[in-house]
Amino acid sequence: MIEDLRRQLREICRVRLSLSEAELPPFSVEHPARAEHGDLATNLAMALARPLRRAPRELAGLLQAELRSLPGVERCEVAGPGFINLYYSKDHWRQVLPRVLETGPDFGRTRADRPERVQIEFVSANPTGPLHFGHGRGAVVGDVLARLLQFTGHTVEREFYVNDAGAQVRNLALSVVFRLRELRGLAGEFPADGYRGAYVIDLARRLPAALTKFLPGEPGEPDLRAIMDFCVEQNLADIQRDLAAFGVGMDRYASEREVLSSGRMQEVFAELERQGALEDREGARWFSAERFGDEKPRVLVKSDGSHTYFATDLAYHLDKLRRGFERLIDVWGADHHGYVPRMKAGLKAFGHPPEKLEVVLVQMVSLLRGGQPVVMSKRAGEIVTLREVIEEVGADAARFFFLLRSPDGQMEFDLELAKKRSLENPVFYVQYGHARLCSILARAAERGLPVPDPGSVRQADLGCLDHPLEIELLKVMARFPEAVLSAAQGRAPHLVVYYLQELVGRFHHYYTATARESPILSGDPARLTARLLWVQALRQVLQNGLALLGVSAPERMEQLPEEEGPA
RNA sequence: GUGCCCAUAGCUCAGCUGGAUAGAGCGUCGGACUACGAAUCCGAAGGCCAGAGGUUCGAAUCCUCUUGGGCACGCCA
Repeated sequence: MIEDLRRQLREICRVRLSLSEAELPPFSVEHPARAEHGDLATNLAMALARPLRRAPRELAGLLQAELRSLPGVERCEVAGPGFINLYYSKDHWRQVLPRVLETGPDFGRTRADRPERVQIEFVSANPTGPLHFGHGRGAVVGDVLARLLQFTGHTVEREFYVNDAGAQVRNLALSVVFRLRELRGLAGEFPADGYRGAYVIDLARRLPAALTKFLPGEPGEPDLRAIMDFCVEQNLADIQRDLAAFGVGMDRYASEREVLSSGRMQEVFAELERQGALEDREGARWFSAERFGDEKPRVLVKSDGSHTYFATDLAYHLDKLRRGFERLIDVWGADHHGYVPRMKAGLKAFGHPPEKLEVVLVQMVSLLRGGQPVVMSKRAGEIVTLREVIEEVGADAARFFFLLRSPDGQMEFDLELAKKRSLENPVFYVQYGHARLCSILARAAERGLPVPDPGSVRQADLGCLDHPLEIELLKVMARFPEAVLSAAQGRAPHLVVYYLQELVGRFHHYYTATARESPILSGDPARLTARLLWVQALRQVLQNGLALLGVSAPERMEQLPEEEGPA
């Protein structure tokens, strides 16, 4: 709608004011917060006032005459300092119904003006242990961003970068060896920077016999490599299982080892060398990142000869671009924010515009239980895993909660709250709305009332929908595609959540407001038909929104227990 | 010390590419079930948008400074 009007306004400016595209000042078109300001409002007249050296209200009057004759426009007013407020006819809004019901699951899908091949890298947790609950936020933000970008016309691939070559995996293997020896009653010393979590002991127990042959001696390098492989494989399998349980899918798992063995590293060094952007100093090899917008040089090869994480990650990012992606989106924990200029500098050195890489920083999550912080000791390896959270509150609630806040704000995640079947828990509010809509349709069928097929919407007399709240809901439905678009463009999945809360809220309001004098399942056949189509459309929009969030849309909510059992 | 993020109702947060009288949920108080699901709804109270300057027709939104929080500043990832 907004885009339609924007287009129409540009056209009017071109024809009536002989303004070229380039001469058009930026102007707003929005859904005003207040109903008295119409269905859509624009500040175009005010924006034009300065360049045209004419009074805003005078220009507004001029535009008003044109806007009045636009299809669907019922009223057009000039208000305040020069706002133009447009009111559309009820019939115009009723046309949302065929759009929703005929496109079904595709309602809200848009074609991007400029579709891009996007690669979105997220989670990318080290394969050194299970996913932490905090990974959940990045996982769901990345997942929903991918869904949103796809739904708005882009080609998206989701990728998980596995750091399977670094020192961390070696540390884990050493920790596993220590636990193994411990299990066998052999002496040993806990490795420096070792992993303390209980899962390390599990890994030691699960080591295949072939990998423990070195006992009671110490593992040689080949033994250790084999144990590293085993650990990576096991941990990755666990991670994949947890992501699947969380509704997060990946198209590809990229491996750091592959980057190292691909020859890409050599190419990276050769190119940097050619540019004189490499410097050997203090036994290490440095990239002159400060020449490309970063603060200072960064180490690529450590004095022990191994690559830094940055070195392989840069090669990996260059490889993504080589694969033809026009845009790279990385979802990182905010504690990595200092890393952004470094990576952009790296891309710049290779002639890529740094804007191609977009980093969505996801802020920290603090875990609470009934308002109290959950105590965790990272040192002792006591962490709350994503799996535990999913098992306790369910994937739907966990996803919804992570999506409730803008990614760039810190948030609290209260386990008790996420489990509550109550008003405090917004997941159930939205899901209940869907269940309620389903329930109405089920009840209609039960009573033998004719439930119209969505495909018959063009035959129905939609004029029967004349309750102000019914029209209001039509307007909200019509806004769905815009809500999706702004969520996608703003990399802000929470906007979809807010939209759904509004949609459901207005429906609940309508439901109770009409329950007494005019329930949905009442009235003459034409009216009933129109309302049942309206209900189906609402349900469809709700389903589409929930699908974007990866949250289920249950047909009925499980019954609450009448009372809590004895404690 | 330097850089990034944040500061909006008692609490948790939207709104931030400048627009009209700043919103929602929870919590508090008061109401609505012989009814399509009360897991819902209605109403009330609650604000110097951290503070101070600036930019302009117009600022929660943009700029500067201050204060108060978080994070990052390693040859860790």
